[in-house]
Amino acid sequence: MNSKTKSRYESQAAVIKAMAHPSRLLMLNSLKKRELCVCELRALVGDDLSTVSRHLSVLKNAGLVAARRERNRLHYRLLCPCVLNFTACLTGLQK
Amino acid sequence: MNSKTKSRYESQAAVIKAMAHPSRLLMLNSLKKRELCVCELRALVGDDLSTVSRHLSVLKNAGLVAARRERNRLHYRLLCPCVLNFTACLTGLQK
DNA sequence: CAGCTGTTTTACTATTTGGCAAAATAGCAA
DNA sequence: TTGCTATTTTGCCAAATAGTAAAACAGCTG
Repeated sequence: MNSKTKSRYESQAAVIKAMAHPSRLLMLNSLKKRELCVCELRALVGDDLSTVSRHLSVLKNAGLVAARRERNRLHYRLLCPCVLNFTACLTGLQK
Repeated sequence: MNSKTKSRYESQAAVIKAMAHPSRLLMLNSLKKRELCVCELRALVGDDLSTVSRHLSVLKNAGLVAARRERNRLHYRLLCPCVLNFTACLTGLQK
């Protein structure tokens, strides 16, 4: 395998890894309809605010979401809604 | 959020997590065409055999692959080819 | 400016993961 | 049975991840 192919798998894996957490999946799915501010996302997942913020930075780093400031609130939005298309497929293979 | 929804995200995240490694992604993609034995997969990823075996057990545990014995070789096959459908979408958002 | 709200960063601990090497196991063949 | 090939499991270590609390930071508003 050449190094180009290898690095393609590495970047794909990095994005998938960012999705591989229940809270982050929930956040991505919630952002499917409309953008949400951090405090709304926090209410949804029910974790500590710092934890939610860290999860969001993981998603942002992976290029999955982006933030927009409005007054003193940050609104996150989903950049690549297609990433959620395959979750329907996953439902079938759960143990 | 109810606990049923929560546990659905947990099992989805578990499968995604199993996919979230370059070597495992490579193996899944290689298994798209046809089943492969462990030694072939080892040659593809180039890691220690024990490491490859561990990766395969992660995939098996997630329900993504299954093994079939032929003589003294184990042939792995992809159970849910659809999980690879979305990787095309990922290619677009790499940094 | 000072104080308030909203969010991120830092510091720390506990847990999980990934890798290799060595030992164990499974099936086949002599 | 012994030996051989193929694969998995175990033990160990280093690195990455997830969580919380406390501190820091950013942008309003009075």
